[in-house]
Amino acid sequence: MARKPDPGARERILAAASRLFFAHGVRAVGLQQIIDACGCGKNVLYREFGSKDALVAAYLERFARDWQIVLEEATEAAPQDPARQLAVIVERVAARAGGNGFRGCALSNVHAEFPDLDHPLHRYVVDHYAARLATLRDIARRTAARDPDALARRISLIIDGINTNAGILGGDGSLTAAVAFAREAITVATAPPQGAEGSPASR
Amino acid sequence: MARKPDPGARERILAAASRLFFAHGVRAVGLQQIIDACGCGKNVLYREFGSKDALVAAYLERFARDWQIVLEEATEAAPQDPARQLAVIVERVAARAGGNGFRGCALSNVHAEFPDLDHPLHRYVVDHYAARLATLRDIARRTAARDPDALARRISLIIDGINTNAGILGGDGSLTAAVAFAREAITVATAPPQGAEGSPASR
DNA sequence: GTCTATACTAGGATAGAC
DNA sequence: GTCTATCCTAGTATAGAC
Repeated sequence: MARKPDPGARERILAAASRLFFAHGVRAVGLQQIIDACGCGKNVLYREFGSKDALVAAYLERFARDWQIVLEEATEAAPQDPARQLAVIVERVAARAGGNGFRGCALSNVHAEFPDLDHPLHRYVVDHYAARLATLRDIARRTAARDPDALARRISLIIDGINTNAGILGGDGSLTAAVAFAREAITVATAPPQGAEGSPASR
Repeated sequence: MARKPDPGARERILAAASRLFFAHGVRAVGLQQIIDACGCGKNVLYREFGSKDALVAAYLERFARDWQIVLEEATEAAPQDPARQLAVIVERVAARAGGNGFRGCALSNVHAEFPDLDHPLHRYVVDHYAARLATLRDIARRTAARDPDALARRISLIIDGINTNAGILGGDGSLTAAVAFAREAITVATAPPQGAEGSPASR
């Protein structure tokens, strides 16, 4: 009469925890709430995840994978056109920020909740953002941009601006503005230097 | 031998609380820590601020006033040039984000720590951001921009991008990139429509 | 043997009384 | 300024159902 080992327990716990963490914040959600929400025993939670921090880390990894999906979508959308890939990345980020219950980037939210520099969750977020910038720089280098680093940083700024701004004010008008902004920035950065035309560097 | 009522108590408490809140997050800091840091009694704290939420609200107001100072600095720097005012605003925001212990915008950090929509602190942050956008729109309307709303949203995106990005990765390269980005965006948005030139709306 | 559910510890939180 | 009340937290251990 041994009960089934329930291989889906980990996923159920993580799903319930992710929903609660994102909606109410990590610190505001207790383990008891998660247990009540997913109907499992505390025993199983501590077997699957050794601690609350480990559970939060798994929650963050889930969102980090979402970023990987955005990158893959962009690569598929324009395999030979890195400039277009950058635009698609911003479009996808904006689309994700347009949902009704959107509350900003889960990674940066956790960063705000754990400001201590040596906290593992804090470091995880910093590493993710550093890797994100590096990836954008790699893509920007394959474009015709004269200054790929500056272009990558501009795309980063727009992405973070989308997540923060739409997370607070909602994504009514800022999302379309952000996408158009990114497209123009990419166009300007990768435009061939046409002599006497009003170039951005003329300031 | 009655001890003096110490009229500076409120300011001392708020200063100590602000430092701790910004460094470690609002939820992570207990009232006992604040009391220990400022050396006052708990009764004084509860006389000056009725609750922790009220203390946090005062902390947020302090940062909201900092935004007002940025606006005043911009107005003084170029009273007759709203386009330049927008650039100065971004410069000032970037300068504030360049400090060594910078941890992002205190307002949006609190927003991340209190995601519940009906929480007073959450609402305070939303209202502040809405007012900020409205102010930027007012300034943008006084420029020659064809689409002042879009320009205001772009400046908003850059400001939020600065705060989030520099708060996580530090302000090494993204700050100069952000300032240049804003200057170009303002220049492009307020440039007279010169017929056949590559205008941003040509996409 | 594995599950859910509960009891328990030790600590820290806000808040208020004195 | 100290001391107390009440509550909630993470984490562990135990009890009982299947």
